Amino acid sequence: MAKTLPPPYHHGDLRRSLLDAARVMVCEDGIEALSLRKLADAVGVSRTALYHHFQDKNDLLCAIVAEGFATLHRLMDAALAPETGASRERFATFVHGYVHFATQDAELYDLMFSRTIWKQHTPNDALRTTARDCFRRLREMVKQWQADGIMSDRFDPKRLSQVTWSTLHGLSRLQNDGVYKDQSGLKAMCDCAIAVLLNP
Amino acid sequence: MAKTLPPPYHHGDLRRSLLDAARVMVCEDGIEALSLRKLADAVGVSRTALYHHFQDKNDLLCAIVAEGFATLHRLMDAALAPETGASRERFATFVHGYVHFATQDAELYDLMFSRTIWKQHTPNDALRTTARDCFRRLREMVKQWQADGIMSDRFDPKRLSQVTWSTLHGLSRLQNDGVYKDQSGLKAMCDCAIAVLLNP
DNA sequence: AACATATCTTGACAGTGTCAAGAATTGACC
DNA sequence: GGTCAATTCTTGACACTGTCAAGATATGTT
Repeated sequence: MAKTLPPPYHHGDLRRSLLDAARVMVCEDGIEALSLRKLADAVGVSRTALYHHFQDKNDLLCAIVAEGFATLHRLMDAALAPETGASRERFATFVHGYVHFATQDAELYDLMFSRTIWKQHTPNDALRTTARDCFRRLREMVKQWQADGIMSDRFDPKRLSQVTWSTLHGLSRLQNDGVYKDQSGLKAMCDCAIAVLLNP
Repeated sequence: MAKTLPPPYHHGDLRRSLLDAARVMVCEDGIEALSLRKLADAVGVSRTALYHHFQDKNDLLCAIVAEGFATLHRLMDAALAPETGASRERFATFVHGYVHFATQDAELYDLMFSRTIWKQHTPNDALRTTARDCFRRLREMVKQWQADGIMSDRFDPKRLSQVTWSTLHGLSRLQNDGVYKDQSGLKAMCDCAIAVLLNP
């Protein structure tokens, strides 16, 4: 009969395991609940093993956030694929998709834009570019929507894309922070935002 | 010659002093830098003296935030006073004022809408009502602007005010979180937001 | 003067992130 | 295989955090 083997000294892919476990913990109980020691326990490793794969706690958070932005980028690509319908509807699905993403993984989205990441320490360069790609993608699309005539071309596309993003971001944040107490009005708010941002 | 008196056992108005010192510390270095022990040192009092005036750290933060919402409320009243000009311009000054307030005391604004306050623990009842009054004020004004004809009356005033708030909030947040790296484009973004939200 | 109450202090505890030093494992080169 | 260096992981320790319990000190009331 086989005894349960002691865990091998070298964890197979500790970096990956830490990242996954940390994301789960963040999504379940928020950033505040993520302690490096609990994380190490969950993965079955010593308190400081983490420091051979991440510079410090912030570095770990940056890695999680970078993956968040990567999925957001994929989501945008999917919602904005030109073969999925008329541009008005594509914008609508994009808005609903963005807010859905932001409010479903609320804790992750909060972390993605948390002050801890972007100001307290300097974020990873990898993270910076990933996030910037996301916004560039949106600006492209705004130009396209202006060309399609569904968005007003009175505005500088850069400014208009910033305002668009701000609206979605603010909507998601107010929801996630618990300022709006229920989730029922979210779709109606999105629809109103869409109507405001598009030409009548 | 008068010796420097030892500090009196009873601090005159410790609650007030703690509140002020804490706000200063938050505004200077952010929430993360606010430790109850440093705060106590700054005020010249023991570590735990605070607990006779606030239930815990969160309670202290709630009190700071409540005062923040109070000044925001006053700011709105001032910007929206009917005798200060035509409604279009009043809306513009309101927007610029809001974003100015949010980005000037960036750390305070962040705290006002931080997850720590609104979700992690239940916020003070006093805070809840103060914040709600702020939003109610905005909704009143949106109705007024719709009546004045500068905002579209196609939308439910409740939804439209939520979208308006979201836009300003998102704009301020993205700025404060350091996603927009410089402060120069802020006014242009505000102007664009104003144009988007108002009838042409 | 005596007592109750509000206020403040010291001591302690469990928890945190992180550094230093050492042990265990792996891989490369001879 | 044997030797050496590098990578990976562990234990011990440190300063720091928020908060509780118990005691000291001042104020207010009767």
